[in-house]
Amino acid sequence: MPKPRKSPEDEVPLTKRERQIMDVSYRRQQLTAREIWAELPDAPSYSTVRTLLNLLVKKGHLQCDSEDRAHLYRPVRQKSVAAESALKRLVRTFFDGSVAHAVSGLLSLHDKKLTPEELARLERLIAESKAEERL
Amino acid sequence: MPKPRKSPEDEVPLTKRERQIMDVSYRRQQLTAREIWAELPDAPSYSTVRTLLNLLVKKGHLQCDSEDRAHLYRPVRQKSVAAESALKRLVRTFFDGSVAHAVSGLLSLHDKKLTPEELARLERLIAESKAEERL
DNA sequence: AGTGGGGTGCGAAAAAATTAGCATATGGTC
DNA sequence: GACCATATGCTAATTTTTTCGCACCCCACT
Repeated sequence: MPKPRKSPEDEVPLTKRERQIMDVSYRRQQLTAREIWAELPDAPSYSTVRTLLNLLVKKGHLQCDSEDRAHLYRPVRQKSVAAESALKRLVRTFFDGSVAHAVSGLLSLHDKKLTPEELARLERLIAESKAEERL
Repeated sequence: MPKPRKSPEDEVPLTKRERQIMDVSYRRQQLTAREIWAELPDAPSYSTVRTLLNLLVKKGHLQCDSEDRAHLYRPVRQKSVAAESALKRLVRTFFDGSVAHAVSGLLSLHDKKLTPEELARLERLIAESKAEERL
């Protein structure tokens, strides 16, 4: 039996190119079509990118303020919201729903070393979580 | 100017359905076509799913051991490897490349509470990282 | 042996995504 | 003003994805 969609907000998946573009848009909040084009892996023609951009605007994923001369595109969903939802999916898919395992996975990314300051900050965060726990 | 692909392993992106299937496959390591079909959001016909499955096998993302009567599918890339690469992408896209920020994001996922044991474990992990740092 | 419930492989049509070109507007430059 | 570089809107073709149906096979049952 096929599963019905669980929640109304079950995220319509983006296509490959759409995702690439959204990723770039999230990385750098405010971009012209040309800039996005320049960042795209395996970039097709500029014209193509513009088409996708319009599409994403029409679908409500991007908005464009035509500030100066060129349109500026940026994600409609706030970065933090998108991040949260991406994190959840990742936790569910690869870490069996366990945030702790996910954190562990993050800490063992070999090529991304943490500075002492960052480690200290994380200790503080964990301390805070412990405090909340006790409520 | 369009960017050349950075590394030879820059991950060919999957299509929407392919991604859905791979996600299910990672969540539950060992699945028959029918099981995957049942897990798929907005599932199409069983026949369709089987087609996708074959495609993913041909592309080298899934392998199928025809154990019993029905084929069993599972990801070719080890879950941990896939997880790492997904984590990296997420960190880069939403957390400006900062693992620390990503951890922070994880810890503030409201609906996923950490148990005291998990918190303790994380403290230990951080302590380890600090130890490595000192080397 | 005949029937029903899966399983498999293959072929191909329908739908969606990706691609790109053309006509046109605008601002800056020689 | 003529010209170039870049932006925009629209239209449309090509390529991929997605979808499914059909034929056939095996096994268990009655």
